[in-house]
Amino acid sequence: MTNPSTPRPNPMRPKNLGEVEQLVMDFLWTHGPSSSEACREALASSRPMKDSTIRTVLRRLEDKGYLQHEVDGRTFIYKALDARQNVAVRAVKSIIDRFCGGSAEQLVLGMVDNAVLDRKQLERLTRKISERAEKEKSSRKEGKL
Amino acid sequence: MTNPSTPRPNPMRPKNLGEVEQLVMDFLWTHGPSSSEACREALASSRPMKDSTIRTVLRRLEDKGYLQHEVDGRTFIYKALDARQNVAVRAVKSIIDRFCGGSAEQLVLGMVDNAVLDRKQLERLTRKISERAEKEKSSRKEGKL
DNA sequence: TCTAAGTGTTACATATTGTAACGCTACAAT
DNA sequence: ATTGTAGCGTTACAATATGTAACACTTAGA
Repeated sequence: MTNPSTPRPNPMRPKNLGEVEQLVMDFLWTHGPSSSEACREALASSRPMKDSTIRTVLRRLEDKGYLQHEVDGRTFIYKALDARQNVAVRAVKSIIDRFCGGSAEQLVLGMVDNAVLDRKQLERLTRKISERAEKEKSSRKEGKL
Repeated sequence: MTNPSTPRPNPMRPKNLGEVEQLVMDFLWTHGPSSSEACREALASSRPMKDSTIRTVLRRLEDKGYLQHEVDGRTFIYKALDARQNVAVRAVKSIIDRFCGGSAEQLVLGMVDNAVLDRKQLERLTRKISERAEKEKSSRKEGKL
């Protein structure tokens, strides 16, 4: 029997990134798989951290599913499991679900209205994507032949 | 003199919404300005809360800048300061800044790649927006005449 | 006058996030 | 062989965020 009026933890929201976590991910995304020491040194100037600190952050990121590590000798090499952009898209997806009733179009519309995206960009984008779709179609055809 | 190695709080990240906070905002967005009791009753079936609970949530939402209240007699009427969609867009904007180096195009591209938005939707959207821009142009002209 | 509706204040639990100390193990240099 | 140290595991602690609520106070209306 669970007490009905107990603080409920946030269930399964997509885990967000804290500030330092973001920094670390950014480093890994731009520099590829790295050891904790490499991360630490890279961030040292803007964000000095003790060895154990960065390792904790990395472990948590791994727990959250952003990273994975493999062992090289006796050092851990952490690498991002997902490209930066895909993570961004997932985050946006969750926003769409929560705010826009699942309609991505609504959101993009809002982005235009709020000048986060302008008409020109949108048109260019549409063109680019159509082209890409064409190319794909033809290359698929070739592949089949 | 600040101790250099102290836990740093997350500075000014755009305040996110918790689960209950989201529910409350959703109610206010769809039903317009309401008293705390109205909120409580509306959410009661899916989320029973004591009077003081919902009031705390509302106050915090006001602190975060999502709501404002005005006084009617001696009851507070809370109303959303910003439309749902604008809030969504701001959230997305912050994602774009953090993940996409500020490029909204990159993001939309990613959305298409990840099937969050498909080519058809994008084209429809582009058309819709162009039309709207046209209409605006002409109506502005009329207004000027 | 007394009650109920409505507000203010305070508190507490859990989770998250930043930060780090401490301790153990194995490899490398003396 | 001994020992320093690089690198990991574990544990902890503070600050913040979020959900939940009790209790006290005020005032309008029965």
